[in-house]
Amino acid sequence: MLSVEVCETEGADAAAVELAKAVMPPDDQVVALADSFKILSEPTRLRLVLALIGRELCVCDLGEVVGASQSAVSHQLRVLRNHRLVKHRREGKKAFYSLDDAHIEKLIAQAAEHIAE
Amino acid sequence: MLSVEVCETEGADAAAVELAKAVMPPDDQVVALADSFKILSEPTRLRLVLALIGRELCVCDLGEVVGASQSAVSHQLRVLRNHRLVKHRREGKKAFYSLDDAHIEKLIAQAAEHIAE
DNA sequence: ATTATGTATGAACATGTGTTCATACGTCGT
DNA sequence: ACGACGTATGAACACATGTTCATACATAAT
Repeated sequence: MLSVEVCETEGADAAAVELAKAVMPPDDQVVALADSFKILSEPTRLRLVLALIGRELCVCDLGEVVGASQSAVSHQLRVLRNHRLVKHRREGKKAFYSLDDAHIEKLIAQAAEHIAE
Repeated sequence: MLSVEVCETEGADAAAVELAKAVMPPDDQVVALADSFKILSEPTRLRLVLALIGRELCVCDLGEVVGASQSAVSHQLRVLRNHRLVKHRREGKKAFYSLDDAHIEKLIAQAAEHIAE
C-alpha cells in the first residue's frame, strides 16, 4: 500500500495519522483553497479589493488610491477578474471595477480579527 | 500636496477617491493582513494547519500526512511558529505541534465557503 | 562516550510572481 | 482620419520563496 516512511518508532500516533489523513481534503481542494488565500496575499491586490469595498472605481482612480502604476493596477485587476473577485463595466474610455464576491469582505474581516490578536 | 497623477479628466470620481483613501488602512496594517493570507497560501503550510485541526502531531507524522519531506515540514513549521499559528511541545526526541490560533479555523471555513461559489 | 532516532538549520537551486517598459487596443472629440 | 486619453497586454527583469541536500543539534539507549 502506498505509505511514506513514518517514524520508525511505533510511538508515532498511528491513529491520529490515519484520522488526519482521512479528514485532509483532496489535493485539488487544498490547492484551490490555497489559491484563494494567495490572491489576497499581495499588498497591491489586497489594497485594490479594500478600495473597492462599498464603491466602484475606474482603473486610473484605483491607481491613485493604491499608489501603483496604471500598468501594475491593470495586471492585478486581471488576476482578480480571472478569479471572479471583481467585475468590470465599460463606460466610454473608462473601465469601472467593483467587487463580485460577497464572501470577500467577511474573509478580510475575519483575517483582521486574527491580526488584532 | 502629495498627489499622484490622476486621470486628467475631471470625470474621475474625486469624492469616491478621497473616500477610498480615507478608508484605506495604513500601510503596515495592509501588509500585516496580506502576510496573514500569505501564510495559508502555500499548499504545504495549509495542509499542515489542516492536519493539526483537532489534534496534535509530531514532525515525522506531519510529514506523512501532508506528503512532504522532514526538512520541508520543519522549515514550514518554523514559519507557522514565527507567526504564532502553531506551538510546539517537546517530549523526548519528538516535537509535537498543535494550533495556537483560534481564529484560523474560522478563517479557513470562511475561505472554503468562497470556494464553493 | 558512542550510536541511533527525531528535529532543526543553512546554502544552493529552481520556480513563481510582481513591477516596469514599451506598445497595442478602444473610445471619444475635432 | 487623426490625435488624445484610458486601458490592456507581452516581454524582460528583479525578487521572493519553497524544496532539496548536507549537516548540526538534541535526546535516549547501550
